[in-house]
Amino acid sequence: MATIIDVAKLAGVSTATVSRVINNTGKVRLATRKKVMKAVNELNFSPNVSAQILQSKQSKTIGMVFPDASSLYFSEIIRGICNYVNQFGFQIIIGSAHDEEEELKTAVRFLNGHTVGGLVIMAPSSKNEELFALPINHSTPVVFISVPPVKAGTTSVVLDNFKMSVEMTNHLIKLGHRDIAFIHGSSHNYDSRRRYAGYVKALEDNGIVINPEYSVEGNFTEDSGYEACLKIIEVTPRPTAIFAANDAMAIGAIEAVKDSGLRVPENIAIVGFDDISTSQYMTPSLTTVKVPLFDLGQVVGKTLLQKIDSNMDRHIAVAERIVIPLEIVIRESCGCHLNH
Amino acid sequence: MATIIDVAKLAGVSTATVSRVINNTGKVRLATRKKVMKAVNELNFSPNVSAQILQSKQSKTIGMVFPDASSLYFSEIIRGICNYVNQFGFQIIIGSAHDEEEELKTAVRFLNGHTVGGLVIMAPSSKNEELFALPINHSTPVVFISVPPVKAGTTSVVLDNFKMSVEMTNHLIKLGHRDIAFIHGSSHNYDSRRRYAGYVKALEDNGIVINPEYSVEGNFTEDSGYEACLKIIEVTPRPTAIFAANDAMAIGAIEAVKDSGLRVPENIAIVGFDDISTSQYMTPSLTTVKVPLFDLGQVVGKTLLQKIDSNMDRHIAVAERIVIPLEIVIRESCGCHLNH
DNA sequence: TATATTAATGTAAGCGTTTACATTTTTAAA
DNA sequence: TTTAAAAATGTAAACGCTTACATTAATATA
Repeated sequence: MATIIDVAKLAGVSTATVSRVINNTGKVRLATRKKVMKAVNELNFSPNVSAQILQSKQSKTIGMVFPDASSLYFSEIIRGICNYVNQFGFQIIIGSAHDEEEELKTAVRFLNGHTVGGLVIMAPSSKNEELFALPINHSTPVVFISVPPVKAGTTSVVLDNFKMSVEMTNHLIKLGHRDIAFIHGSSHNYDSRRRYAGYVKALEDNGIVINPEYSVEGNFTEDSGYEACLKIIEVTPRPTAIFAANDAMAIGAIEAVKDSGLRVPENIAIVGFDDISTSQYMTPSLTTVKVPLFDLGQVVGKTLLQKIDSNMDRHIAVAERIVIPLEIVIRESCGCHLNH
Repeated sequence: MATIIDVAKLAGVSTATVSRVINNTGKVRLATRKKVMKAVNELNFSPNVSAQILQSKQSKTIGMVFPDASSLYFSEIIRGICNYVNQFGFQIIIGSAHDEEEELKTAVRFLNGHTVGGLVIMAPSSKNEELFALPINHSTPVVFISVPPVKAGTTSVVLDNFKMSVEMTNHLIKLGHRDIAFIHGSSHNYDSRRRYAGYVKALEDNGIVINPEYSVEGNFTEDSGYEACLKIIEVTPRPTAIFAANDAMAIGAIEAVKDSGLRVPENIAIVGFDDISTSQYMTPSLTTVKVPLFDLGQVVGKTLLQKIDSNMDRHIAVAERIVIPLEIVIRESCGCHLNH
């Protein structure tokens, strides 16, 4: 592999000049630039990134720490981040973490390894406040996804779960439902907890007493939605509506209702959260909240790049907490099309 | 950030000794090792990866080039690869490519940048044979996913699409179907083309004439499956079965059949390919071929690591083409449960 | 105890860049 | 033309690490 020295020799200039040409820094005469570019092409040269990072202490790589569990959201978010940061020549490096110890370690390794210019940490299990302690000390810019609001100076991007959950619950209440069950996602998940909080708020606002039997655990999978729904059906009085913390569980729940000989939405209305692509193609199609994961990723990318810039130039301000707006998608499973 | 020199000073040894301790290379007395480890912990030291790569010319990072379109498969495959290679201290760096020019450039940048120890390239659009030319010249080990068998020395991991497609089509034929339509994925996609080839083979083996009107384009999305199915229903004689090149399109197709006032599987049997999680939870549940993407990822990771090893030690042999076995999952949408 | 052997540690070069500073070339002003 | 100022280019140190080789310390053998 050709080095910058080879290029310099071939072009008959110094390595400094070559560096200036390929990085567009400093002044260099047009004739010289052409000579250099010719040599670069001739040798098929491209710079050794490790050497660049080592020397310049600036990396165009972004590290991402993802919990294994979130593979559902994962790819769309990454696509969004990639899409944005690639424009600016940044690459992405992934450290998926299997449990939270590991997650933490990976993050540290990234940080200390000095290989990344910035870090995206998805930590929806808010148990791990330890995570916050880590990056702040070091100088690496970090953006968190789906975490509770904690330390000042920490930047995070979150979904507007609470508000939409209130709206969705209100929608069910307006349709006449008062016995509304909720299926939780994984227990420590921040998104799920906010969605539950919105559900509770809406019930309280409408003077409906919270029935703890209507609140059932799930873990975001269809299986868990199916099982949870089976339990819910057994409760007396049987709920007339179910709000699942995500679409996958809502799909499982619908199947469970069908398998129990009941109908959606005639006997039980069911709504979800996420708007995965299947939701519009199933029967009944699923009423849900659309979560723009790709856009979220783009916002995260943009925010992180801003933070990186602001690390160079203190004048640039960076938002501390960005809330992504969501929207409700009304389809058949809530039963509101029957009401006329 | 502490460097190896700081550690050496604090521990009262040379940098060479520190290096030997943290990398477990060479002999070092237990007492010395302890001193060093103490200093490492005290300074919260971890080595600068760029410096390590620059010096040792060995990177524990694997580059992955993914086409944007494959986001469906993407995350599970990555999870599999991560899961395997993390065990050996490897990280993953992603270069998603939006079109094929870009894809190529990204790959080159990775290769020439010398930053990666190996490369995974997912290139299901087999138009780009140019891709093959690239890596082979250089010394970076590469594993391809879902590509036709080309150059010797190229390692690839592929799904056993053809065989399973034959089996699936035979299954439909055994159920009495002779007018079987096929919905293609994106036109240049290798997986889709092999699945079609298997379908054709099975029809021919059974003496069924291929009707070109039964072969309709799609692009792997539910939308395209819906549209394709609408076209298929118009053909005379109307097919009694549809084989979609993936589950998403099969789901769209089922919805189209329902919307046309027909029933699945009574009027039209529909089968898919992939076994995405929704398939078992829909009504009717989808007969399909299970594709173990996570396992595929693990195999890819394992193979690449072998290639990297074999680059050091020529005695290690690496498979050139690995075919991942698949299995048929019989559910309701093919209608075979009605036949008794 | 003296010497040979082996184990442990240290020294210093070099990996491929960037960049502050020095030097040379070009252009402008006198 | 000569000289000053500006532009272009070159020189060489440094980034943090690994490792071949040199040196020193510890152990075994005579």
